[in-house]
Amino acid sequence: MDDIKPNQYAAQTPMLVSIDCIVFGFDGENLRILLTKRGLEPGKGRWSLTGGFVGQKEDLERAAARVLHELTGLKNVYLEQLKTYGEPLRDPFARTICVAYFALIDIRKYQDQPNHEGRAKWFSIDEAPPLIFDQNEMVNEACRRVRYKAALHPLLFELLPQKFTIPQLQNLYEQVYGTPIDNRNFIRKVSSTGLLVKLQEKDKSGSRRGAFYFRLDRKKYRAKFQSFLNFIPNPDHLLG
Amino acid sequence: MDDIKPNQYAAQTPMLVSIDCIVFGFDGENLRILLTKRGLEPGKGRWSLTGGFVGQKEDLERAAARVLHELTGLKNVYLEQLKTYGEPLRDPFARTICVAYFALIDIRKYQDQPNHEGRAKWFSIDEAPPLIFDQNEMVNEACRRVRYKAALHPLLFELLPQKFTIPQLQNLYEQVYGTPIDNRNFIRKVSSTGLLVKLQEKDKSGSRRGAFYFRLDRKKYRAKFQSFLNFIPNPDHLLG
DNA sequence: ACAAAAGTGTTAGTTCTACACCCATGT
DNA sequence: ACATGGGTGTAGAACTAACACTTTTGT
Repeated sequence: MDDIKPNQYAAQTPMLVSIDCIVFGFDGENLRILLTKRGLEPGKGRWSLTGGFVGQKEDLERAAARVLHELTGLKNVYLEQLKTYGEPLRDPFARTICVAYFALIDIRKYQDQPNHEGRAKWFSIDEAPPLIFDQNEMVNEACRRVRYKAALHPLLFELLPQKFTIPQLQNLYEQVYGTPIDNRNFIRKVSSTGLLVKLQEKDKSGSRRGAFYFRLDRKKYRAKFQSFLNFIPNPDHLLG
Repeated sequence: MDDIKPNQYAAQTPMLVSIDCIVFGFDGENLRILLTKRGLEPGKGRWSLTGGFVGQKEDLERAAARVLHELTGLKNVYLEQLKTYGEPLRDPFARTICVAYFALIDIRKYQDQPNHEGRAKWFSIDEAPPLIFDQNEMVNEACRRVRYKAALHPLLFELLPQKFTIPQLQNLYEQVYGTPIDNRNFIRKVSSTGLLVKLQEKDKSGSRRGAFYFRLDRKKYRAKFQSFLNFIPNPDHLLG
């Protein structure tokens, strides 16, 4: 096949292409990211995002899903391409182009996987350790993207279990934006979207009265995901 | 250096990494993109985006700026990373990962460049020809991104000359969103942003009365770029 | 009965939107 | 004087934000 390649192709230096995945979870208290202690050089023993190389016949999206699955055991989770990083010296060992993805998962579905046995750990965003290469930049960018997108679209539901209460949802928003939200206005806004279906059951763990569980109306969720819903008042100043 | 590379690195197949650039311009009538007739195989003679390979010691952003400069002769223009495409068979000649960028330029500053002599042409978005590989998908994605972003942020000013009138600006928005806009409400909205500085001079080409020229207040523009300005009423249904 | 969280109601202020109307000027 | 696009004004509707109050229930 080489002989029919045009000159411009043959003259290029190929590069390695990798995937890094920023995995977000919410434990009810804090927004967290999943990091792993790196098992290989360079940076062995330091904390890092989970990544991997793109296979020879593998699509980028599929590679990201594979990496995520190997780490968490999960499939069919929210996964979005964030940005591609290509500083010539970002990886000191070889010229590597890195396509960063971020994922939002229900933290309760996560299970430590055999191949990462105990090397993976959830960190609160604020307390995340320094990461290798340019990964801190990736995490910052991912946080900004999540904040931006979630201010307009019902993104954060991806972090909650199937059943959740409105106070839980509100707490999630408050954590993500680091700001208190008026519960009365929040309830009204959320209800007015029509995305939620009220269940009979109550969660009594948070109060004596208990809070009703809701679930997402998946159909309306898909239909309205692109709409501008404005969950957050005055988001301008909160997006950093 | 090879001998100190960890095994996982050595085992990977490197790939080619290219840049494609979707260049937008506005001629006062239509939103247009700049395409070139391809000079090399594969796809020689067909229309395509302008692209190039990423140099061995070249940053992605810099590579995009270089490609754009070689095509248009312009520097310091609005350039944003769009998305990275990596379908294994997207380029039939070699496994090539493509990082797509889009650019917004003042079409009047564009000059046909010697190295593209006559091979470049502006196409109205609707009348763009089929492109090679997955480039039509890239163009669609770029259009969606521009529409999305411009609905919230003062992005489209990048397409206008330094001096412009409000009717010109309104026409640009109408073209981009394919919908008529009430001129009275539009003027109020634009004025209320405080981004514009009114000049003494008038443009008499469009009417007897003439329309005042404005220029951007660059400082406020930078400061407010991230704010949600909502130039477009009910953008939800217009974003496709 | 009381504490503490869940949830409903109210109201003033702002922003939107759909209009009608006046302005400036070359012919 | 008049046609044509440029620009200002206005009023009702819709939305927002700030706040007071009622409900539920385990102790």
